[in-house]
Amino acid sequence: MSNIKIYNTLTRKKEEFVPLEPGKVKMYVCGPTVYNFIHIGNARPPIVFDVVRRYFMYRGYDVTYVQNFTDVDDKIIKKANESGMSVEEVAEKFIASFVEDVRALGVKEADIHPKVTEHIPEIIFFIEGLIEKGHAYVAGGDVYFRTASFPEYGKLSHQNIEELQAGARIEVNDKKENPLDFVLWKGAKPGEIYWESPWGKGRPGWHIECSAMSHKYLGDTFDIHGGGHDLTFPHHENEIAQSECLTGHPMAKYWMHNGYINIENEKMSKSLGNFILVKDVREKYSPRVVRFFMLSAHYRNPINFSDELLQQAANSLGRIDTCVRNLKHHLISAANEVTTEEEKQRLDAFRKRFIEEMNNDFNTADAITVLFDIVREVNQFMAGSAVKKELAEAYLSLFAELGDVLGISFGEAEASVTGPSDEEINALIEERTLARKEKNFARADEIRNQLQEMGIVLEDTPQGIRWHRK
RNA sequence: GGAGGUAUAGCCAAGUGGUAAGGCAAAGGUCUGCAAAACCUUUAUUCCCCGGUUCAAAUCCGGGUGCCUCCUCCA
Repeated sequence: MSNIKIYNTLTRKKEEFVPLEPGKVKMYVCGPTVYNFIHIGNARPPIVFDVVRRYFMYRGYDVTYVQNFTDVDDKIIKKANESGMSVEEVAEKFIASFVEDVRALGVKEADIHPKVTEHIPEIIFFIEGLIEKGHAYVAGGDVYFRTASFPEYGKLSHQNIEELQAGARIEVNDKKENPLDFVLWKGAKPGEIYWESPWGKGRPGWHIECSAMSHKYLGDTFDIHGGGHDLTFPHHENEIAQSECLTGHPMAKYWMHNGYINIENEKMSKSLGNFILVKDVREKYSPRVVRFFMLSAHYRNPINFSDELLQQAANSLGRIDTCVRNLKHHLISAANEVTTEEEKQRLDAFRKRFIEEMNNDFNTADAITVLFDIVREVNQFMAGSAVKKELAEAYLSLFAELGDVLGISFGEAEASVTGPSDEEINALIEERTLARKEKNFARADEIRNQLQEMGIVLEDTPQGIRWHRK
């Protein structure tokens, strides 16, 4: 069997994953700046890297997963001023909504969720170190990183300093030695939230937090650093500059970046205003569908977001759910026959294929294809003679096993918020069964239609009547 | 201007040198009291265009074209 391969932005190549420490994976994924509800595009990294994490765990790795919360920054301050809330209140509110949205989408909580405001001493210490080494300078009440002091600047985004300088926007900020320099510590304006520092009252710049916090929890070098594609430059580039200048070691071994979610082929973004909030999508579609939709394309490719595509995803997922439900239903009348060696091998081959696909840079699209192949296999033997209990159970647990890697539980009935109770349904089904016995098909169909209108789908099968909520 | 990505059936989407996966949608058939679900069959002689390399290319190379992203806060 092959090993896990990861596309590394740093080398622009797919590389075999070799952990820094055998059996362990340390990963850091940039989390949200909490000043608003998250949109569906913001939900992609949490889901993508959740699957990465789950897959490593599935393959027996001990994973440490860190995702930060940026809980102080210009946009949060702006939001606070607009809304009359304090910075803390804004942050608290949107951390809570982020956690709620992302949890609904099946994302496991990170092992550590560091917040900027709880790591000010570490950040100050980090900046002091950079100043001492000549990589940063104080200007006014601010501290800036001296990009010219890091010859490798640009290695992640594969641009050299001259090119970047040529493209850099002309800034009004004359405190900087160089337009590419970026702020590490921002002096506070009157009335703004601040912390005391050797350079006066102020707050951390955006990039420094990830360097300081990842260093605290994961060390000089860790295995994987992930985030959205747009963070490659300048955010991750700057993190590399800060961290590597201070420690003298590579910050992370593998840099992973997910593609965007687009609307009409254009990046969904807060600034463009073409975004759809996760909390709104959740009212319309099951979070399972949203997650399945995201995983049906490779994580590095952009995906368009539309009702039509989500509906397609819902239908696709429905095929797997139906299969699993039907399999459970068949268990009732399953035969107690022993599974043959060949049957065991066929089942095991599916698992191996799934692993192979996931090994290939977490190709969830191909992994899902394997699930559909399992569905066909299972449907075929369900259509044939009596289902073997042991084999059916083995496939059910395979669905659960692979579903757990993707973070989707298959065969689940969608939660019924409204609709009739089980008792009501069963009473109607009983009445219909009687009608059918008396060949009163008109009445039988009437009841079936009635149930249909209540969102209940009836199916007559050789194993008896089964029903599910639509 | 610089750096990348992408272009595969009605729609979505894998495939990165060996002769086009899978899903959705559609059509026909089987099963069924009728349905549902399922199964079987059909749906790209061809992978944006033009050249080249090769016994062999959707896959490699060169040149175009379209769309997207980054170079500025953005997942």
